[in-house]
Amino acid sequence: MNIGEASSASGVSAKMIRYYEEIGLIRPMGRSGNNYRVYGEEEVHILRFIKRARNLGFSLEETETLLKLWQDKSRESAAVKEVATAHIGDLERRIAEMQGMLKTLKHLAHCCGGDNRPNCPILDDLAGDGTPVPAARKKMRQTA
Amino acid sequence: MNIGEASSASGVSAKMIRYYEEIGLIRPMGRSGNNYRVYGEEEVHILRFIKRARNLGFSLEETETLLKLWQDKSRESAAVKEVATAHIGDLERRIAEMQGMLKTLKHLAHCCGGDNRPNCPILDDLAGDGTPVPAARKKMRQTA
DNA sequence: TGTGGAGCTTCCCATCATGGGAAGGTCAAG
DNA sequence: CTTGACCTTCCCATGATGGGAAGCTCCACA
Repeated sequence: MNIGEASSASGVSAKMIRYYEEIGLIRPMGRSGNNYRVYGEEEVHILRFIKRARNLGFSLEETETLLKLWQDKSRESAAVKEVATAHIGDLERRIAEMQGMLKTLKHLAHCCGGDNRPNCPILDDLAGDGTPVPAARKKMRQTA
Repeated sequence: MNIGEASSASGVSAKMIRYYEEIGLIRPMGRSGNNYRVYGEEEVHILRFIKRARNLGFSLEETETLLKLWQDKSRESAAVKEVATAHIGDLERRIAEMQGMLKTLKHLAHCCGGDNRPNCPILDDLAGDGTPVPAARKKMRQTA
């Protein structure tokens, strides 16, 4: 199997497959006489593993750790869970951060006329013009 | 005011201030005799605007647009709202994506013993071993 | 007056994961 | 034999930020 085939079989672009090899995430592939990389089912399986890990948001470094654990038949599942748990915490932190932005933005957008007049609470907020926008007298118990 | 002072007054690092100047986000600053950049209240205000926009997750490109709108006294607030709304959509998409990952990961982590045995549903899932993990017989009506 | 340290300047490099594209070799079908 | 689809390596770009070196300036203190 050439790289193109391995690519479509795994969902990882040829570019990325070469890159993963370069950074040592996957072993350098054997080459056929024409210097083309040669892949087998085994390698495609590994690539799919990587793809799936990336889809779940794991960094390449975390993916490498998981890959090693996967291939280590005497691993302790605790080690795997630890990586996953750390990533979960990371995602939660990032989601919370974005939700904070979202909340503020939605409020600002809600307060903005969005018409042909220049007056705009969004810009006022960005400019730090005193009050962080009049108020939100809804049932939001937000203070920050 | 030198760059260090402008930096602490605005919360934007000196490094970034120079960078913003380089990419044309802010006008090149005047220099004093010693070739040091000189800042005034006006500039600090602009830097704070940028800082705030960045804190709300706007890209530098979006920030530039907002900055121009801010300085354009004859803007239409609709233009500002449009930028904000697009960004809101963006955040919502990204949050949804991460929440998808989170859901899957939490489920997998929940199913993983996290002990000293090698058996691990997290790795099984990444490896794509058939069933995407036994099941979740909870009240989740998730199918994807 | 000299000196040390803090602060400024520019310039280059690294990050993280990915894509684009050029220049050139290879292979298979027509 | 040509054409086009592959493959190879190599370099560059992204976005926003930080690190650090080499060399300048400035101020305060002895």
